[in-house]
Amino acid sequence: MNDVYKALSNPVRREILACLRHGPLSAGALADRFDLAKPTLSGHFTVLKQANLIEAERDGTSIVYHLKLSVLEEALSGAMDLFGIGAKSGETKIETSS
Amino acid sequence: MNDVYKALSNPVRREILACLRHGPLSAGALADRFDLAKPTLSGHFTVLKQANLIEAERDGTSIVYHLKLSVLEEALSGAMDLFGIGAKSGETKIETSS
DNA sequence: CCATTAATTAGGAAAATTCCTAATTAGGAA
DNA sequence: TTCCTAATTAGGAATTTTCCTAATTAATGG
Repeated sequence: MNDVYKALSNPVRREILACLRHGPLSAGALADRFDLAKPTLSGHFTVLKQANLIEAERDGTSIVYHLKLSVLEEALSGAMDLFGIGAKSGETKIETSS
Repeated sequence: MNDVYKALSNPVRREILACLRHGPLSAGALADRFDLAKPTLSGHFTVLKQANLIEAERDGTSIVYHLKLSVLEEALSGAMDLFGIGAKSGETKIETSS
C-alpha cells in the first residue's frame, strides 16, 4: 500500500495514469506525451508496475500498458477509510422509499 | 494539489493524519506517538500545514493541531475524478424500490 | 545473418527527502 | 527577571528520487 502512495506522489506518474484512463497505450506512445527521455519514462512504468497500478503486455515489438483500475479504486477508498471519510466505492445503497 | 500528494506519500505523515482523525492533539502529544525526535515531527507538521491538511492553534505554551477534513476529502475525490473512478463524496443516491 | 525499431537495463550526477543534535523562540510561573 | 516546559529553526549527514546518456535485449523484416 505504501508503494501506491509513493507511486502517486510523482506528477509524471499521475499523468501517466490519467493517460491510461482513456485506454491502453504502448510505452512509446506514452513517452511521446512527455518531455522526458524514454528510459526515464521506463523507470516510472516500473514504479507503477510495482505498485500494481498498471500492467504490461507485449504486442509484437512494443509493450502495451493498461491501467488496473480496481487497484486504484481500492487504494483510494482505503485512504478514505484511513481518514474516516464517508463514501467508499461501488456502493449498493438501497433506500426503500419509506 | 501536488503538495497534498507529496504530503500523503510519507507513512509518518499519514499516521499523523490518522491520529488527528480522532480529534485535535498538541505537537507534543503527537510526537509521543512516534519513535522520532521532536524536530523531525515538527518538520512533518510543516509539510502537512503547507498542504493545507492540518491547522495549528496556540493554546498557552503548546500548539494544537487539527485535521482539515474537507481539504482531504476534496483531494481524494479529486484523485478519483482524475482517474475516472465513480463515487465521489456525500452521495445522495436514492433507489426507489422498483 | 544483419539492420531496424521498441523498450529496457546500467551507471552516475543533481536534487529532494528524512532524520538527527544543538540552538533558538515563546509562554507561564516563581 | 529568571527558570522551566513546549515547540520550532538551523545546519548537516545519509538516503532516496529523478533524470540523463550509453549500452543492451527483444521482435520483425529483408
